[in-house]
Amino acid sequence: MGNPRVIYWFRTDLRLHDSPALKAALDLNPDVLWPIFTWDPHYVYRAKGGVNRWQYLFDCQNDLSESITKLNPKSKLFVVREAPQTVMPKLFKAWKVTHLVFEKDTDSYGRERDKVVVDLAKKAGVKVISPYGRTLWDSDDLVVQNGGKPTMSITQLQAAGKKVGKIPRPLPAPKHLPDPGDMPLDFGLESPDPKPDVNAPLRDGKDQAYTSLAGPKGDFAIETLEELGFPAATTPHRGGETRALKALEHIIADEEYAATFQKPKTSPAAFRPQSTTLLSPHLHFGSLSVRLFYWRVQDLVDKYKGASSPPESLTGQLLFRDMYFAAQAAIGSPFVQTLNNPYVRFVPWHLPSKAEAGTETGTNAASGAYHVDTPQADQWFQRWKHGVTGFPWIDALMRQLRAEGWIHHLGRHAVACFLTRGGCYVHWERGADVFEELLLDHEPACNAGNWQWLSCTAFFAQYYRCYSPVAFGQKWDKEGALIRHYVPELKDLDQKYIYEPWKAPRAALDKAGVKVEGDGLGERRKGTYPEPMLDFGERRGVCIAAIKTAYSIGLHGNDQQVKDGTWRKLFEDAGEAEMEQFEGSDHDDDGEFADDAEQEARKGAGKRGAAKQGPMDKHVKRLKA
DNA sequence: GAACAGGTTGTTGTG
DNA sequence: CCACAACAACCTGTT
Repeated sequence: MGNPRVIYWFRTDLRLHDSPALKAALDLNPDVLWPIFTWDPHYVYRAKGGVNRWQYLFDCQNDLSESITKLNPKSKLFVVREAPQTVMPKLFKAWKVTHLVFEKDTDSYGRERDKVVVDLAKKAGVKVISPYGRTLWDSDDLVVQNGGKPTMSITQLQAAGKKVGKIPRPLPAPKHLPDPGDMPLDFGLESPDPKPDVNAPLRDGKDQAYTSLAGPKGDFAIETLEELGFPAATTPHRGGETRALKALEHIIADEEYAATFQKPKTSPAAFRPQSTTLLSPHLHFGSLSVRLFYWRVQDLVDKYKGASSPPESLTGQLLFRDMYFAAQAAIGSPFVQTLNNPYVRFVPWHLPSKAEAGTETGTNAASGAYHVDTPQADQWFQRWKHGVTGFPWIDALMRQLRAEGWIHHLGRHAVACFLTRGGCYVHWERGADVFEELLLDHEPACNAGNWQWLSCTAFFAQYYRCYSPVAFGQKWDKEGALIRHYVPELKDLDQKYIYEPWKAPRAALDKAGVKVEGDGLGERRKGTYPEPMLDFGERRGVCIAAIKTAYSIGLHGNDQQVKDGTWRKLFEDAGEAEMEQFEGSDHDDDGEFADDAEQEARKGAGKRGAAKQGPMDKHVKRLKA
């Protein structure tokens, strides 16, 4: 019956350049090829995604669609508004499809979804082709070459990569595309259940994502923020392959920058322009191929005298990305959480995920639901999340993240360390939840892996190396330009106090027109900036001691004690005072949450007793009951 | 098995 | 300006 009739299913490979999957589709020499995108309720309702990232997705889709139309005026990106798991079999039949081609996915939801679709295709007699294209090497191949184990260090990744083989050279974009075939939709729309909708709080209008299969005009149009009920985006960063390629060429054109790049020497305080490439969102949406990026840099490095090398170099950054992908490929869905993850250390952080709060039921932390073990920790978390911690460096970064969807990698280090092991002792999964919502470049594997790294629960263990919310920023930005821009209430404060406004004398504050008062939550008075929410020096000591205890106990996410809650006894016996408190638990017998001073007294002369004697209660105030 | 080196990206103080 | 040690000390991999 003639030549192949191919659906090319675009997902997170929104590009025409260097797409092995698209090449595979065209190599079939198809009669017809439908470039489609399916609207997935998982991302609309179940996964957190901020407005900025949705805008970026639509940028990518619109740019891709225009590029397709340039190759073939009859074609474009056709958006089908139904879940792939239900709509694909209907399309196979109605469009008489012979082949389905897509780029192999990397995250665990995507892989599970694809397994379902592949099975449906098999049943319908549709051949599936899905080469990898999102990473330097196929993550599954890396795992095999790493002995079936997750790549937990850059040396392991490099060794495994060497065994897998040379990173493929980028492929050119196609010069022409076949016509799309007819697209009859002689079947009903299966609307998803919009509840639970984790993005509901972000919507200020009516959600109309799934009103009809081919969109409101029946033309398979790309969606808009309005149709999702979202307000306007706030980020200046915009997506699309055209922009991505231009940005890459701009970076390569500065040969010294690209060839001698050393990540630890780039400033987290730089903005407009930032000190790193800002290409990560393009990698996330696939509007830039990672191998195209790699080889453009590597070819330059090969001819450049005095180039930097991995892991600090530009290509080294891409190796870390592959390391996280391959770790996730080996561990599977528990990779993004503590529970059931054999490679993540168990630490009894505050605000644990609901699934982790002492039962063995529940397998993932993706819902974002968490147990408020102490109101104090939740207040710290809320203040961190909204950029009102009272530490200007932290607040500037968190506000930049919220408004723009991107902050420098070392800025992410600073805020992540502060939330977890370097201040608040709040669970890294809470921080990962916030990054998941706000980052344009959010990648489940990289996000989880980096949070594990920074919280010293996997990949990295030197927990005594702690970022100061004051000194680290000062090292890069003495004048506090980043703070002045993102925390405008402090913009006129003397450089001497810009990182520590609580130390400023009244005259300096008056001169700058700012008062240091309040906790920053709720309605904030104009011309005020909040008081610091904790004493960093004290908290640093408390956290290091608590993590030392957790290390010595040595539990991991898959240990029985972690699943059944008996870990608690081990930590009590070790005299751990910072651990989670639960209503009705032994540590909470009066029905109220114990404050730290009380816990300290209870703990008695534990092995860390002497070091922690002193003014904890002065710094960590009890909230009103 | 002990010793040691290395780990992209800490801070503070000294010389 | 830099280098280096102390801080209190983790892990993994190699010899």
